[in-house]
Amino acid sequence: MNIGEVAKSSSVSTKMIRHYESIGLIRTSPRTLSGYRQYHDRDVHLLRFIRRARDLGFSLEQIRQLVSLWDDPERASADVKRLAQSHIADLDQRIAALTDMRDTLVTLATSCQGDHRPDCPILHGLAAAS
Amino acid sequence: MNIGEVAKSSSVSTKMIRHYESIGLIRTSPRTLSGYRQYHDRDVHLLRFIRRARDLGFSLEQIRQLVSLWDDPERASADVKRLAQSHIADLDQRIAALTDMRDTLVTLATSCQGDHRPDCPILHGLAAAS
DNA sequence: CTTGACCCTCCCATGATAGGAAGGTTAAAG
DNA sequence: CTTTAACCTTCCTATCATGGGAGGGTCAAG
Repeated sequence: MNIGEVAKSSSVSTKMIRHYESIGLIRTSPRTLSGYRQYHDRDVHLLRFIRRARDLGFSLEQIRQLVSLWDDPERASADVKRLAQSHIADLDQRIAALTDMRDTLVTLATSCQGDHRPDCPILHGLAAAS
Repeated sequence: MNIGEVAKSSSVSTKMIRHYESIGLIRTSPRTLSGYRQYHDRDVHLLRFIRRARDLGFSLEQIRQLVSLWDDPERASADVKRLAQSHIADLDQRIAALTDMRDTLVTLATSCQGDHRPDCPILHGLAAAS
């Protein structure tokens, strides 16, 4: 399988596949005589795994850990769970921060007439010393 | 006022102040004979405004628009409100996406024993074709 | 044998921020 | 007056994940 086909069936771009190889997230693939990378189904599975983890907001560093756990038949599920839970805590924090932002903005926006007049509480709100 | 003092009272680092100048977000400041940037209270206000907007998740491009509205005594508050509301919609989307991620992870994590055994539903979940 | 769709490597860009090197300036303290 | 410490300057580099493009080689079908 050439890289383009793998890209299609894993939803990871060729750019990214080569990049993941270059940073050691996936192994270097064998090449044809002319230098084309050759892949197998196994590689598609791994890339799908990576893609899915990215979609769930894991960083490549976290994914690196997940992959090594995935590869390791001896790992304890507790290790995986720990990683997942720390990521959940991370997500909770980011959600809370965004929600705070949103609420502040909504408050400012609802107090704004939104008409042709230049006076706007949003700008006052932003200008206020925090 | 030198740049360091401005940085302290606006909570924007000297690095960032120079950067904002270089990308044209703030005007180039006058200099002393020896080349030191000189600032006034007005500049501190503007930087605080920028800082606060950053804290609310506005991008520098959005802030560029906000600043030009702030500077313009003729602007309509409707313009500002429109900007704020589009940003709120943006935040809502990001919050929803993160919440989805979180929920998926929580589901996976609760179904994981988290013990010494190697079998882990989290990894199965990640490996499943999306 | 040409054409078009692949593939290769290498460099550059994004957005927001930070770190550091190498060197000039200022103010206070000796 | 000189030393010293805390400032300031510019310029280069890095981060993280991704994408764009140039310039060139390869492969399969018409």
